[in-house]
This record gives sequence, structure tokens and C-alpha cells, in this order.
Amino acid sequence: MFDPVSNKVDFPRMEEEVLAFWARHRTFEKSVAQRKGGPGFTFYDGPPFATGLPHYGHLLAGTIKDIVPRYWAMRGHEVPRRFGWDCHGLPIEALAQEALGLAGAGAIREAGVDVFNEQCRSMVLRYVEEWRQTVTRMGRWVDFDHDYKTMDRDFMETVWWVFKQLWDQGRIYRDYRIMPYSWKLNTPLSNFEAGSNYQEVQDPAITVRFRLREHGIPGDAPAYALAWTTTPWTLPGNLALCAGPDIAYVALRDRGTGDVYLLAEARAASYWKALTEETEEVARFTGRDLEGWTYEPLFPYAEDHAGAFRFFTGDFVTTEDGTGLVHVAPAYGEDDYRVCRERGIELFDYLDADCRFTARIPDFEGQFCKDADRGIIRRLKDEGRLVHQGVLVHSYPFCERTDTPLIYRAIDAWYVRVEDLRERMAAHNETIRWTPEAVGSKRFANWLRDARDWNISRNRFWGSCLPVWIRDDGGDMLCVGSIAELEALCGHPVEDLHKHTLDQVTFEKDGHTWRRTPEVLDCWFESGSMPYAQQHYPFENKDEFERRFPADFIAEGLDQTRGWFYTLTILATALFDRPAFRNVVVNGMVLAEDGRKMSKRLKNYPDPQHMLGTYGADTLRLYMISSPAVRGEDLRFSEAGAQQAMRHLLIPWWNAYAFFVTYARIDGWTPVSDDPGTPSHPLDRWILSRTEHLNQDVVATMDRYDLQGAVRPLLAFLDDLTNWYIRRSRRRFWKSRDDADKRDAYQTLHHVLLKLARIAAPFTPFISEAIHRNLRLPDMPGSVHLCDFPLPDGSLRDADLEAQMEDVLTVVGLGRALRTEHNLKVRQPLRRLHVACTDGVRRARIEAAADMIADELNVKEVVFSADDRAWASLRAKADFRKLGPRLGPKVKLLGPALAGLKEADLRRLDAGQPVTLDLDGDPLELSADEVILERTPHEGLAVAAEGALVAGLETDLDEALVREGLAREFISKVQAMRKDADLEVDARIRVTAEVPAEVAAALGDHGDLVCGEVLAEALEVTACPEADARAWDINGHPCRIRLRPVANG
RNA sequence: GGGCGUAUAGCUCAGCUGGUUAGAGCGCGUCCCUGAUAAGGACGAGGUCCCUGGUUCGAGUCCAGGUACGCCCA
Repeated sequence: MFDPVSNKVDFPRMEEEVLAFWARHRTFEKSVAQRKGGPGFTFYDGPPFATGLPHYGHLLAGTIKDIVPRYWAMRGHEVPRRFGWDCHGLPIEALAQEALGLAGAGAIREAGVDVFNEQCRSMVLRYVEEWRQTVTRMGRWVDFDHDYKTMDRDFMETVWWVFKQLWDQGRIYRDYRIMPYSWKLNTPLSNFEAGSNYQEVQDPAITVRFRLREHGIPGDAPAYALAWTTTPWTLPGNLALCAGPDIAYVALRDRGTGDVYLLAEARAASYWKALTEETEEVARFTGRDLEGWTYEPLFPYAEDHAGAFRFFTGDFVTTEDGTGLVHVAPAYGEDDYRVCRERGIELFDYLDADCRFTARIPDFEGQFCKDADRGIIRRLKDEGRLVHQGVLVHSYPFCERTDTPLIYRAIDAWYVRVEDLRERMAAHNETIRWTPEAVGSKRFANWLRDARDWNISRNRFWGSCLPVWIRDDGGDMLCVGSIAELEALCGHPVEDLHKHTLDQVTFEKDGHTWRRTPEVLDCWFESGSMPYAQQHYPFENKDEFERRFPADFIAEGLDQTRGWFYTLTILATALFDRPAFRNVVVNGMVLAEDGRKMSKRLKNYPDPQHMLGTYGADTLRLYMISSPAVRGEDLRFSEAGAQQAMRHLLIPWWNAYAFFVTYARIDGWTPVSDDPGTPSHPLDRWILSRTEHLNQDVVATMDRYDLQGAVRPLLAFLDDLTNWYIRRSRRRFWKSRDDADKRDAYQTLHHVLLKLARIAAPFTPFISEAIHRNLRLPDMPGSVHLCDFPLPDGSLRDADLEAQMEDVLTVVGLGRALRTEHNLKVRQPLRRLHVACTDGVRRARIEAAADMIADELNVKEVVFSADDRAWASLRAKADFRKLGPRLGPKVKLLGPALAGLKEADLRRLDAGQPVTLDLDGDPLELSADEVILERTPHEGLAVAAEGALVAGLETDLDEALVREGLAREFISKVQAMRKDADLEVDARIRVTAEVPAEVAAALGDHGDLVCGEVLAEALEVTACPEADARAWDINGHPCRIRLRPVANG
């Protein structure tokens, strides 16, 4: 016997019970272990930071990461799933700084990197328990006990191995990078950090003139190029001038001084108020013409710098401000650095760690760079090189911690050469199935096409270290690829691979001392190394790794395109010349209901714990998975949306299940097998076919990783199951006199509910489990998640039957509409429904279900006709899809021509025969499939039409129908009272009623019906003076009804 | 500034390779049903399919330009 099931279900509580069951029986572990030997399915988990609590973005990605592996596990694959933690990087460093009260890198060094790093280590797993709890509560199956952490020694060692592979390929090189630098903290900041504190400042804005040497300006007058800058202190570092290749330049003679000035034409008016009076145009150029011209340095400090003091062109030059000629100081600007590097010009850096001028600039030595502006301007003025001096108010990035302006300057950095991998990466990308497709074919492909060399070093503290030791004279470098290798070099064990330990590890070799380069690795390098590092490859698990690489499936948010997806791809391409994953589902961002970002401060979203506690995880999963967020689009998360998912899917589903169990218990029905056989009732055969249909749809969509597409048919199916199959079958369960039919109904619904539980198990693991566990046969696995996913079997489909039921539903819909339209409630029996359909095949199919239609619509009979002329008129509409290409422009004449068709012609078309019509003088033969026929019901009749189906209702009543209507109404009232009294569905009662003569007559005619329906052992029509009798209005007749339960026995 | 995505009813979203009268759910209004009822059914109101231009016999759908929002990058 099944356990009793209440339809007043508490989903969160049910889920907690299922969770306890899984934990008790180690169901997850079993689900992996039992597939050993099956085909492998590799899943990689992108590691999250555990520095905060999981939010909806994690829950969404986590749900996707659960559904797909669950599905493939049920399909027979062995799918190990390990959780991963990203432990390094700025988020945790920021927390540690806060905890220790350290402002910036300088303070960290003062306090000691060891102190700082140990603080990081102690805090990084702070929220692990909360994560585990929430992830588990969501129903996600993932192994937390054998998780990987990017700070584990094994993980970090593999990161070294990865680095060493790149090193041996010659991919690692050292270069400069222009970064925002905090002179107060003596440290570079990330661009991200630099973006968080912009302030309005006043800076000097000066224009200076550079005397040209070799140039193309005609005449002998002294010629100068004009350049503008807001950082005068960078002028001693000027090594070039840059023009825009397509910008128009002019050489203008100043009529006052006779000097000639070169600048962008578009900027000239900013320098001479009365341009034509004050100047005379000497020559015109485009930027390209200036390439290769030379000029005199402003200052003597870098006079002999190789390749310097020439004109270049660059696309970054604009004419929005300045002169259209950009002063280039490669040590202090990103564009500056790039154009010089491309031309082999070395940078000239004259700032020390505090951004003070060094001895390279003796005249200003010791001055802080920004303070030097004043002296430099004065000097330029004295030397006649200053053309204009002003002040610019603009917003400028400041150091977040010290509120000092950041200085952009060249910093030592390490790079991975990636540009030569573009083609291979693009080729691998084409083998990957992306959801949504465009993220792969457009977004990611474009990104790969323009891939730049990867800066992998960070001037920070808590991270994997670059395993590079440098000889004390800087003359050589050595890359270490394993711990053993390092231990052999330094001669002692190395326990920890973090910076504070490794920086102490030096060794003697070739008569020199070797020290590690101080940077740590970009933490994206570690997450990109995760396929190898999580298994400590190649130091361990060599075969296992090679058998399972690459991943069959990964999933992350859209924001990872340039993050994890990219670094996985670079490293897999460089190391193995393979893609790192075969399928990827990219989810969109989860926004608050108001379309803005979820914000703790604004409290514009419901707390996840509240959602889980009120609606449960199945609801949350379904809601998110049926949204466009699984296709990379944004989801506006709303509690109402989740509520709706529960109401439309979970509650009807559970009610269907509760219905089944309730009656199965009453009848003592228990299953002996799960084979539905071939039941005789068409409803049974239909729902079995529908179930198979669902099965096919879900497999087809899941096989192409279309999660949203898999949920949609589930919704349609549940609607069919609950609102048609069960509603139409209710009486078969309840009071069928035909035991064989009843058995079929039980057998069918039991089979369908079990199969549905398996089909839906990956999506809604809890409710599926609860239903499976109660309904399963003894020889079935104890958990639905240990079952095989039902494989589609086309032979179980009956397409004709599904089409038939669709027509039946259409007819029923027409009938209901007619009843509503004519204000005839369904409880009032009517004599007859006419159904007309000129298509004999369809008509016959519908006719086979005449009893079902009659019962559903409460009519005494349904009569069928091949001729609908009495009910509706025909109208022909062109099928433009077919006629458009055939007729071209003449298609426009079709409308009037079709409207002019005679009834006989329309009937010919309806019979499938062609007709010839007159199209502006030309005869046109029209075949039946080139037009769409519509039926318009005649006015004044109770008729409705949809497509080829016409339904007409006979609405007049006679005495017998009225009486039966009264009896039905009476039944309804008694049922309402049973329910109000909270009676068991099979409780017997006695009914006493005080009613007028008409109602009494109805009860006399239909007493057996009434008693049978309401389970009354006696129905007595008499006076009901008792207080507990209830007053009712039955079709206008005042009545009083009293019911009493009969004692069991 | 660049790449990519999104824009359709009050809200959340469908709309296949172009086919003329654009759909669903929620919400709203009216009515009905109800021992699966935190349900269900019928009807109704509600739309410049973001804007402008183009291609076409025909554009929500294709093309170009623009606007707004999101993600990433500079």
C-alpha cells in the first residue's frame, strides 16, 4: 500500500525529508559509483570565491551544473562532480586588509607578507559551510568532500607544471606594462581598483612647441610642431610625436612672429582667434605624410636615445582636444608605450618607487613628479618653448586607500605569448557547442581573433607564485616545474608554495645566488589550469586525466567569456592543442525585479533562504531554468515568477499524485508490474502516448543542452495530464463498475506518474524523488536518481490518437464557449451537440470519442454531420506562403478574386478539388492547398467554428432536462457541504432536504443518481427545522439541506 | 570608443527558413466550474512589435543607421 499523501503539501518540508534520505543512503555517491564502467562524462566546476554568500547567479549556474550531469548520469554515464574553490586574488586580499587594518601594499609589506598571507589563508574558507549548505539545499549534487582549492599545495604544483610547459615552449616573456601606480603605497593597482575613485581635479594644460629638423614644409622659416599635455612632468621623457594617419594637418605661418606651426587643421582655431588674419597657410598634409619627420628634443636628458624624436602615426590620436599631435612618453602612457614598442624604441623611465625624479633628470632630481610640473613649465617658458598655458578641470583616478592621484607608469610584467595561438584556438572553438550559439560564434570567436598576449603577473601577495628564479646579476633565469625540482635546488623541503615562504627560498648555482621574481600569478591562470591542477596532473592521476580530458560540459555566467572560458582555452590549446570543453551553457545575469542589479543596500530582491523556505528548491530551479537566463539573457528575478512556477507545475503535479494515491488506497490497489500493457480505454492509450511524446521532446532538447526547451513540453504535459486525463478519468477511479477498466486506469496513471518522475528527475529532483519513492515497485531502485532515464521509443506513440484528442479538445472548447455565450452552466444538461466536419477522417476520429464529449459538455447526445452548410458559411483566404512566390506582384489581386468565389467553388475547394478563377482577365487555377478556408458561424444560432470544425448547441430545455439540472445542482451543494465538513472522500452520509415541489420532483426522478454521487445512504425530503441545516438557492428555488455522516461500519 | 546580446500587451516572455488578422501566462473586468482545487474553464479590455530609412508582391522577422539597457573590453 502507498503511503498516504495529502494534497496540502508543504514543499520545503518534503524537500528536507528527501535531503535527509539522500544523506542517509549516500545516494549521490551511489549514483556515480553505479555507473562505473559506463561511458565517462566529464564535468568541470568553475571555482567561485567563497568570500561572500552565494547569490542567485550562483544558484542559477549551480542548477544548470546539476541538471545536465544528473541527466547524463541517468543516461548511463559516469559523471564525477567535484566542487572547486577559488582561494586567491584580490577579493580575499581586500578582506584580509580590512581585518588587519592595512591600507595598501606598503602597509602589507610593513606588517609582513607572512602575517598577511596567513590572514588570507585563515579567512578564505570562512563561508564554505554556508555555501555547502545552500548548494546542497538547492538539490545540487556535487562532491564537497573531495573538492579542490586553488591554494592546495598539489594544485599549486600543477600550476607550476603548466607554467613550465609554457616556459619550455618559449611562451613566457618579460615586458613592461603601463599600470596605475600608487606612489604612496609604492604599488601598482589593477585597472579595476583604479576605477573606483575618480575625483575632479585641476591640472595644468600646456601646449609646447618642438622645433622640426627634417620635415616637408616648404620655406626656410623655423618650423615647429605643437603638442599639448596635462602632465608636464612627462615631457622630459618625450621620445616621439604621434599623428593620426587620416587626420588633416596644416602648416601655418604666424604673421606676427613669422614662425611656422604644424598642427591638426581641426584644432587651429583654438590657437588663433582670428585665424585668417593672424596666420597664413603654408602647406597641408595628412598624418601619413608626417611619418619619419624628426624634431629637436625639448630636454637634453635622452638626446642619444635610439630611434627617438621622430613622428609616428597611431589610430588613437583624435582632434577632440590638444593639437592633433600627441606627445609620446613611453614610460608613462599606454598608447605611448605601445607605439614605441612597435618601433623598437626603449622606454625612458626617470621615476623612483616614490615617483620622485632620479638622477637621470639632474635638474629636478628628488622632486615628486607632480611637484616638478611647475619648474618644468617655468623652464619651458624661459626657453621659449611654451606656447600656451592653461588649466584643465577633469576627473582623474585616485588611489582608493590613500586618496592620492595615481600615476600611470611602466611596471615590470610577465606575459604569455598568445597571439600565435589565435588560429588554433579559433579552430578548437568551432568544435564547441555553445548555448546560446552567438556567444561562441560571435562574442568568443571575436575575442579569440583579437587575442592579445596575456599579462599573467600581479604585484600582489596572496596567490600562486611565478616559479621563476633570477640570477643575482640578472643575467639568467630558471623556471621550476615541480616541488621536487625546487627542493633539489635549494637543498631543503618546501612545504608551502605561497609568496611569504617562497621568497625566502634562494639557492646557489654557478657561483651566483638565485632569487624568485616577486610577482604572483593572475588567479585566472589558476582557474584556467583547473582541469590539470584539480587532479594534480601529471604528478598523479595521469591516465585518469588523459582519459577524461577535455570536459564534456561546463557552465558559467556570461561575464566569464573573457575569464574562465578564455583561460581554459588558452592553456588547453598551448599544452594539448585541444579544446578544454565540448559543450558549454552560458547563463545570463540575474537582476532584481526592477531591472537593476541586485543590491543588498536597496533590498530589491527576496532573500534566497526565504525563497527556499517558502517555495522550495524545485520551484526555484524550475523558475530559473524556464527563463531566458539559461540562454545568456538577463532574468528579472521576481518572487511572483517563482510562485507561478509552483502553481502551474508543482501543485497540479502533486495534486495528480495525491489524487492517485488517495483512490488507490481506498481501493486497495497495488501495482504488480510497471508494464502498462495496451489498455482499452482511449484516454489511457492517449496519456501513454503523450508521456512518450514528452519523453522524446525532453531527450531531444537535453541532448542539445537546451534546458529551457526541455521545460516547456513538461508544462504542456502536466496540463494534459491534470486538466484532461485525470479530470476525464476521475469517475473511472471513483465509481467505475467495470473492474477491468478501473484496473487499467490505475495501472496507466501509476505508470505515467513513475515515468514522469524519471523524466523530470534532473530538473525537479525532490518532487520526483518523493513520488518515485512512494510509487515504485520493489524491484525498482530506491531512488529515482539511480534509475535509467527512459529512452524514447517511437513505437509507444500513437500519433493518430494524439491528433484525435486534439480535435476532441477543440470541440469541447467550442462547446464550452457556446455554453458561456448563452449563459448555460455546465450543470444544466442539454439535449444535443451537433458537430460538423467535412473531412471524413477527422469526423470519424472525433465521433469515436462522442461519449467523452457528451459527458464533458453534459449533453445527451452528440450528432455528427458531413455537411455544415446549415451552420456556417465558407470563406477562402490565400495561402500567401505558397501563392506569393508563384504570383509575385499579382498576389495583390487575389483578395477581391477570392472574395468573389461562389459557394459551389468554395465547397469544391473544401473537397480538395481545384478551381479556376479570374485574375484581372487571366484565368488562374487554384489548388485546394493554396487556400485556407475559414468558417463563419451563421448569426442567431448557437454555433462556433475553429478551422474545419463546426459545433452547434441545441439550447432549448424541456421539463426532464430542467429536473435533471436541479438534481445536479442539488448534488453540487451537498458536495460542497461534504467538503466544508471535512469528510473523508469515501465517508457515507444521510441527507435531509426541505425543498419546493419542483426540486422534490427532480429528487424523486433522480434520487439514485443523487445518492450515488454524494455517497448518501438515505435521502429524505422533509421539513428541516434544525439549526445545522443549511439554506441554499437551487436554480431560484430556496432549499434547506442537512447532512449527517454515517458511522463507519 | 569597440565587440556581443536584448528591446513584442500593465508585467514575464513565445513568435520556425519573410506570408498579410502577432500569441501564451500573470495581472485586470465579467461569468462559470469544483472531492486533483494555493487549482481549472469561457469571454472581454489591453499592442506605433524601440526609432528612422531601405530591400520585397509582402517585414515583428532581412539590411543600414540610430536610441535605451545589459555583459565584456579599451
